Amino acid sequence: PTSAFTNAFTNAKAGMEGVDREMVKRVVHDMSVNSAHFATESRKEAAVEAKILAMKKRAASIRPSALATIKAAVDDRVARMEASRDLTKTWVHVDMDSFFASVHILERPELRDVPMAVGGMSMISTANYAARKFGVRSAMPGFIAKKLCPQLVFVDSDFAKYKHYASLTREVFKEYDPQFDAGSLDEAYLEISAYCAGKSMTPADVAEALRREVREKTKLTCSAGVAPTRRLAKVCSDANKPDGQMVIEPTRDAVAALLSSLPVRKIGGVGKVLDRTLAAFGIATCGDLLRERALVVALFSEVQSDFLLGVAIGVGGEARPARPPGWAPQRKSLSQERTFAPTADARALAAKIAALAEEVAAGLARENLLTRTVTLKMKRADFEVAQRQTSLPRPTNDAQTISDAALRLFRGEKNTHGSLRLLG
DNA sequence: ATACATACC
DNA sequence: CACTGGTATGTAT
Repeated sequence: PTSAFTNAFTNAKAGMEGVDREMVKRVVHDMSVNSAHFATESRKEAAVEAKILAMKKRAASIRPSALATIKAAVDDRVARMEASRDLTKTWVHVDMDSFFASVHILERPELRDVPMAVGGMSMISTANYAARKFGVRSAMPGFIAKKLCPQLVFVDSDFAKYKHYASLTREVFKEYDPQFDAGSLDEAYLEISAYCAGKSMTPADVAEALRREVREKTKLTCSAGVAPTRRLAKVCSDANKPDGQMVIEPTRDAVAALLSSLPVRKIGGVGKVLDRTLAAFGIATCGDLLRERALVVALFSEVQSDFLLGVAIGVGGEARPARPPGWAPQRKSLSQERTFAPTADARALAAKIAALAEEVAAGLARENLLTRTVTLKMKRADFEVAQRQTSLPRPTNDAQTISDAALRLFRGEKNTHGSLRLLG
């Protein structure tokens, strides 16, 4: 049978309406099926299936009486969450439309109407809408994209450019919410209730104005979602892409109406694995999640069931993260990794490790940081990943110290690593 | 503290 | 021919 991961590139995505999903699925499968990558993905897939099977056994062993007890407790939890529901905040999630691709089009307008992707034969990061019509999309290997669309043009990424345009968008965001939260180069969360009140504008009008201003300042389009929580705002920004917006009215009923049929996979934080796990229990939508809340609590950890119950009723992510004055984002890790033609040459691999250590050390120095832990990441030629970590006696940003630590980890693996395709 | 998996863009 | 790179976080041990 076709492994489910080969469906990864056929999910509905903005600009992919009308794509022959079966054809795309077949091409992706045919291009991959004999690869080492496919074999490893299939093995991981099997591990997920095994985990799901174990969960199903556990679910089957739950006595109806136990489930009834859980149900009462869950309803109590849901009631408490419900009591904490806050509909007074107005969150906007702004998401630039195919950002990287659009930036290149800005400087080379002729690329607008030819299928184009940022990246290369190995991997593409974004595709323009002309390419999406062929089923080409983010995170698809370029050689598969090229099979789907032989006339596809590749453009090299240019992060300096993206950062420039991102800073222009942020100038705009700042006007609407000085404390806006930039998730990445191409998106941000803004809380605009104060702005709306101050200007006597509706959230929908503010979102329109913001998008117009972004377009004027950058010549790029974006989409926006407006909702009482960040989580829901993000769902909405995706709903009318490109160059569109969607508003959820800040009422319990409006939220419930949207959630009742919303696929759980649309929620940020629900990825492929959680989606499939839930699907195994007949849970496809947030409505299903609410209906099966007792089962969810019985099967998932406290952290996950808290998250999932919040998802089910649309509560969570309404408060601005508490940040003391002068707060600046603190990175928790800094890394460099590189893929290369697979090799088992220990000297060549050691040289790569030393070079990566140099880069990491330079990064630490640039940001005035020290590290106490060093992690070596190895991906074998067959795509199996292994990580080895060590703690240093004291914090450092010295390239030699980091390199030595990584090389010790590497030598400790000597008998097992064989041929590698990536080091980090 | 360590290893690995998952998720996001 | 060819399946990324960077960061955060959850889970298990």
